[in-house]
Amino acid sequence: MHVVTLNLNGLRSALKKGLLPWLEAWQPGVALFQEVRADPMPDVFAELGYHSVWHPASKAGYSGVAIISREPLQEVQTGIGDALIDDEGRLISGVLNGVRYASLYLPSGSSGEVRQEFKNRSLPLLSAWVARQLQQGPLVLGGDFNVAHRELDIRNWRSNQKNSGFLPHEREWMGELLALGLRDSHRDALGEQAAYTWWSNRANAFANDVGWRIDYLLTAGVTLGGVQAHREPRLSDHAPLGGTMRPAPES
Amino acid sequence: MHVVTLNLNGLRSALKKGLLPWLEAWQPGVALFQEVRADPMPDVFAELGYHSVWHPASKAGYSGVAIISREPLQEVQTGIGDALIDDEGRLISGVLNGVRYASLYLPSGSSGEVRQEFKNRSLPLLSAWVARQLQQGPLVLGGDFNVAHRELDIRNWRSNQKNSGFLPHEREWMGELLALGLRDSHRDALGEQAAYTWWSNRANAFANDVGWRIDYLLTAGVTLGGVQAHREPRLSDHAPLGGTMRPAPES
DNA sequence: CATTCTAAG
DNA sequence: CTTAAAATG
Repeated sequence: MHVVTLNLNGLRSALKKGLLPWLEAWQPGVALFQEVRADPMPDVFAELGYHSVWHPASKAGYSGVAIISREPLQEVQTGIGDALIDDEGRLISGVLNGVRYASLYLPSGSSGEVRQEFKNRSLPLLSAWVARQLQQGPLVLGGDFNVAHRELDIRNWRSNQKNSGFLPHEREWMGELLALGLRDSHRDALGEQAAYTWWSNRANAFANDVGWRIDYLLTAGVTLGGVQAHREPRLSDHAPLGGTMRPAPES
Repeated sequence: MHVVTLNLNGLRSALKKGLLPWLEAWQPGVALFQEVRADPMPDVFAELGYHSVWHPASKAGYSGVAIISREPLQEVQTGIGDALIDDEGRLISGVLNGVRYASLYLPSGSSGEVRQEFKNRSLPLLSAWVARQLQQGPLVLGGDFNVAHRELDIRNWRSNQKNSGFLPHEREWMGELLALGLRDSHRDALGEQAAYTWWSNRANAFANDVGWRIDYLLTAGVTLGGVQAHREPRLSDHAPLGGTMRPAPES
């Protein structure tokens, strides 16, 4: 079964750019979406045979996550346990065949101090949520983390050391999150190669591959193989990141 | 010399739709613009050999009038003498060869009571301004009046009798304005034929020619002949309305 | 630079 | 329905 994650930067925009044909070609069993920026549109995906669950922000046209799946998800949960953060529609998850699939959209801090502090506050809450899930069973946590982990996860790491998304404490947080017992399945597939999942719309960042790896598919108790970021088709400013479920190791 | 009036519904939008090629084809000596919705862009017109005068609203992206002319205008005036109305950039005028050319954008009342009252308040102020000008010399007053004068000036007059733009007091005001001594040059050219200058963007109003004649070229002490509303090209939701200056009658 | 929402028409 | 701006990323 294929699993993909994609920051849509607006569901309606992604639909215009060919989201549905791409889904039909890829046939993921589970797709994790972030930045839906629209009211739930279950019908659009039902026509393709997908169930869907949605966690929009209270503010129209802003943020919002969703998961579509071939089989209906069980035990759906929304939010990470903080009223202010959960108001923004940043986490939704549900269980399929004993595995919890979660779609996460961590706040961006790039618009200023207030949002960076909001992001900072959300980091330990997300870690705590993950730690709890790890005690429940296998987890596939995918989404837009708005954090590049290592130097090779960003094209110009030196010039970005003071920019949100590559701040030392954010990178450390990412390491601590993985240390809870998660595999970075994209990095596992890449080895020490560089690969990005997001390119700014400004300048010619995409054409010049001046990107950041800020979208992840993290796994625990289960394995995603062959994870790749797809530069084409260009459905948003993020690349779809997808891989294939492998049988859980006997551990 | 050709004179045209056009509600641009956004100068940048009209530029995209071919305003400049249309000007080069038409070669008006004077063009009266309304709903500029942009900061003054004199350079764009200077490249075509036009002088320009501008009266933007204080609120960015809203309203605003301008005049471009082959020869520079003299005695440029802005506003109709009411601080609140003049804040919205609704009248500018200047003199060329002894004739004052004025570009007028009367408020729309279609968005609600507050704006209708604002419109109502602007009507006598405009009449008073016109009366004053008529004592000074010849006048060409063009623009978007947001009022259809007679039943034949609107496709569905019966169903619009309670709608802003065809309210009895607005139509009476239009009659009184003309009675000050202005010719409705477009009507003069039309006889009793119907012809519209604006079509709603909704439904298929343009294709079905469900329009309103709310843009005018009114003259005093001078004559505009062959005035027509041009359905093509479609530079905005209004049609360009243009005619040719004739020698003043000996009176 | 791109998206969506809003105000306005 | 369309425009432009504002907020956000």
